[in-house]
Amino acid sequence: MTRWLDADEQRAWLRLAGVMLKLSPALDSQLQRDSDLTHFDYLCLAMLSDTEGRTLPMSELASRTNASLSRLSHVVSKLERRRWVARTPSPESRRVTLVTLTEEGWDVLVKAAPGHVETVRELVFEGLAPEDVAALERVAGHIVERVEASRLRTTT
Amino acid sequence: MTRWLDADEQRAWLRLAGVMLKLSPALDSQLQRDSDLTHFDYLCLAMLSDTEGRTLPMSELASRTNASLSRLSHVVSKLERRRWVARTPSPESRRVTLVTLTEEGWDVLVKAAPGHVETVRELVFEGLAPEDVAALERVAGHIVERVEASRLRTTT
DNA sequence: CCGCGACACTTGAAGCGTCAAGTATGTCTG
DNA sequence: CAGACATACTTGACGCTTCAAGTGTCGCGG
Repeated sequence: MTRWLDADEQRAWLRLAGVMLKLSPALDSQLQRDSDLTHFDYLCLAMLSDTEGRTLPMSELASRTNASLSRLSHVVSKLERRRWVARTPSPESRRVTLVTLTEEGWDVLVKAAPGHVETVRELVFEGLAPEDVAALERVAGHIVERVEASRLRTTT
Repeated sequence: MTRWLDADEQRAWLRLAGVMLKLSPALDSQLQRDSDLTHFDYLCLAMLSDTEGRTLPMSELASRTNASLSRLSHVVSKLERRRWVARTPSPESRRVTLVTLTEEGWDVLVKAAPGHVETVRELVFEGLAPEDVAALERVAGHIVERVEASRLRTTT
């Protein structure tokens, strides 16, 4: 027997769907236009940039960017072609390959960051009460946890 | 001068990005597996299904599903090939084309709905306090509004 | 020390979404 | 009432994401 959503949940859900449908393209669009980057490209560069040594194993980068290994592999190939990252075999295990942000990649990120942050502030945080920022963190964290938990349940 | 995000905003933002990156594929995946539908396909059918006459102009459906007309046009073509919706010219204006949910499409939706709603409940609402549901509606609404406002600003 | 899953990726094909451009229709303005 | 501009779509090409399948490596039980 299906437990349907009540009116409050339905409204909340429709708006959350709206966020996924509209915010994501909006961010991609700004980054594409100004820096020839996908939002996901940006995330990869950003994650590498604030890691000691600007280097991470593929799987670690995948998990930090919430992506599948396959998706990441394709994107890293693209970024590598552009000389923004480099792949190197790990000295520790021959299974893992390390991705490193290059100087060139760092420059790209530095150039892209202000416009991107400006956009995020404008589209998300401008006019949002501090208590709502906290609520956003709480709710978004809750959802991410639940999705991860469910993936484990069905994969295993 | 860029106003960077403070620590709270940064955390909230990373998690929201996580939601967009993980929840969206999770929903697509369940619908694809169980009903050969995209989440966006589902939304289109659902929006038509609770409209008087199960019929809407393309542009109205686009706006209700938060999509571009182009995206919608492609998807409606696909749904039309499967006989789940039908296009008809509007009697009122020769510019507008109406999309109607067929009986067959309605059946597909009815079969898909329980699994989808179950998934949404499991991934989003299960264990979420009522006050957080309210907060989610508020924050998501805020973001959608801001994205729409910004589109108007840059398009015009 | 050998097999046999599990892990860390990579690759190719198929489908989705976006962007730019094109068509046809309406509306408004001088 | 002619031209220009806006609206309502459609189409094609290109890049991105996913899914399924494949390769190579590691660890562990017998």
